[in-house]
Amino acid sequence: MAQSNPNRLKLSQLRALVAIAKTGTFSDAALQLDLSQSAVSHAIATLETELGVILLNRGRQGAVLTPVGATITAEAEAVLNRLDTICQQAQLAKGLQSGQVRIGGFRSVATHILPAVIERFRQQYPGISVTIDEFSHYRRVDESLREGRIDIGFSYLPAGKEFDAWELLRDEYIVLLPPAAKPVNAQLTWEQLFSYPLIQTPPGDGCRYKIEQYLMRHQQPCKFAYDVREDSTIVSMVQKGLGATIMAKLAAEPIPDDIIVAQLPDPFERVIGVITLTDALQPPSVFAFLDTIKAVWGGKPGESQAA
Amino acid sequence: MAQSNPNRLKLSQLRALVAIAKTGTFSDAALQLDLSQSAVSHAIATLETELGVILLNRGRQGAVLTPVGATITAEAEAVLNRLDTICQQAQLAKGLQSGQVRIGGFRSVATHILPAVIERFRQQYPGISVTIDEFSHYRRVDESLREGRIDIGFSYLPAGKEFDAWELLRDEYIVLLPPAAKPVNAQLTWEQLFSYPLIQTPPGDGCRYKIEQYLMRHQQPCKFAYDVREDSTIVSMVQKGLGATIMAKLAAEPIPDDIIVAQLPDPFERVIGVITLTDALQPPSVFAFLDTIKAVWGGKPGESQAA
DNA sequence: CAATTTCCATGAAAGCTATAGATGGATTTA
DNA sequence: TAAATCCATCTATAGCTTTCATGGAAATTG
Repeated sequence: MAQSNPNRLKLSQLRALVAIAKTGTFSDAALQLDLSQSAVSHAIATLETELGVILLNRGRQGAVLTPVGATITAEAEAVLNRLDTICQQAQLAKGLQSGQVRIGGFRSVATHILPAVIERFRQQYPGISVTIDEFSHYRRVDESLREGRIDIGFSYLPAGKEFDAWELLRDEYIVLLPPAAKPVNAQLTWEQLFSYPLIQTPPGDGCRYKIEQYLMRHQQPCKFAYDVREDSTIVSMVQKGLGATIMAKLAAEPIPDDIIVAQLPDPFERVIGVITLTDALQPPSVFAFLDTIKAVWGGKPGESQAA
Repeated sequence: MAQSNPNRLKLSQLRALVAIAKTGTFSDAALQLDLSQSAVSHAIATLETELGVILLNRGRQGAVLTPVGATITAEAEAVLNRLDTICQQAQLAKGLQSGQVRIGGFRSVATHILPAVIERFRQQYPGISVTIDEFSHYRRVDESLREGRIDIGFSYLPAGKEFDAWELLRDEYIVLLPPAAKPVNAQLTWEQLFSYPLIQTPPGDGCRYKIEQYLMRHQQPCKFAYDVREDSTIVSMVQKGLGATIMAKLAAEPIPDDIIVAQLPDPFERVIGVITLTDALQPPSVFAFLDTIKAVWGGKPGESQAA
């Protein structure tokens, strides 16, 4: 009996078969494939010879699939679909060979979250340029995103409903006390807290804003002894005994060993999330970066939540 | 940016890609594909141009897949596998375009079970010739199967362990009484049974044998008034009042309305099954016929049981 | 450090093969 | 009977795949 050799099958033959199955006649299939009727006829004849099987019953009103023909047509369609997939994946990869991603975040993000993500991203997509904007206030992040100056923002949740957002981590505000501070319970009283001069970031800073709101909510005075821009400088000042500070834990890192860490009288945290503009048509590079964030931070890709 | 058109992909290119992925170098791939190294190189170059993507990083120790290359290789393999599937299915169908199936069964099978099966089979596989041997005794069926004169046998279960067997139906033996018989309970006593002259198939017939065994098991006399070969003749004779008969229900069909049907003093049935030789290398046609039997008789194909 | 070996790329020519175009047969429709 | 529709077949050709012949680059060897 004849030999049917997979290596001798031609894609054009499969395309012809599928087209005939869809259109019902050789001629229409030829039209659809932009070929001559002769070519289609030839293709099927060759395919049938090769497989040693009649695939189509020809009649006056066109061609009808035989049972084998139907089976094989299904397979052929699957093959052609997969070919499309190959092209699509190539397209996608091509889109990731170049392009840019513009990231925006407030300071502690840039320092503590982004480096690991960017390292991995540059490794995986060396062709994509990454720019980072650093903002002093998280509201500037939202603003830049809205105005299209950045593609991905790190900000606080909940975010406005014009954003797609998902939570990255929860970051608790803590109190840093000088090494010389006399031992206290982990949880401070307001009185204990205000017994130290407070060192904070200057007005207009996002953290300062959050802390002022917090104190106002508890009807406490917003009296600060020093305004210092750099978190690390604040930490140094605390370490040298100049005062205490309220600071998000992430921003305080690395915390020197001799500094005393205490909890606020009322626990308080910020939720750091990743946000993108809901109705922006993102280039593949942006999706790739989001995936990388999720990969680095353990989130499951594709799972997002509007908050 | 370039356009990658699925219609321009060539199977030879995919084969080259997969071969390189497997062998690790262009040269070995060429060897495996029985092509020149140049051909493989060209194939990949064209494919990469077409897709607009680098699939392989070439180095001193051969070629290594890029991430995209790996993705696409996986797809390509799937495509090629499906091509194999197409050929296999064609092969299978080809095996069913001709061939023969030799069936053997005792008489009531040939009359009552086979017609529906054969009709469907001939419709589905018009090229396969079906021959039917009819035997008076089920032992002749087993014998013919063992000696290779038939491929599929209808016989009684349990079957010898040289056979693959599965149950087709259970067929109860019943008593047919003349229309004039005085009303009786559905279940006869031995006495009632023997008050009629008994009409049976002649000695050597499978049914006769079964019935004799049954009576002997119950220490009853094997006294028969008439030996008649044809089941339908026996039924007619009962109908005309010449006597009663013990007969499998299937063999008695169609049972005339005026005949009285009663149960044996001790219920008794035969199990009709389909058997094939366990270690025979069956041609596809045989499998096809078995599938048709199962399809017609509601059995789930592929489910078989040795008894 | 030259020589060798083992990679892959490239360009031109050869060989196949898919395709178009023209024709014809078969069957249905008018 | 003529016309229309559908598919098969034949031939010539354009296009593509493959080979052949070369060459360059990188590792290995003596």
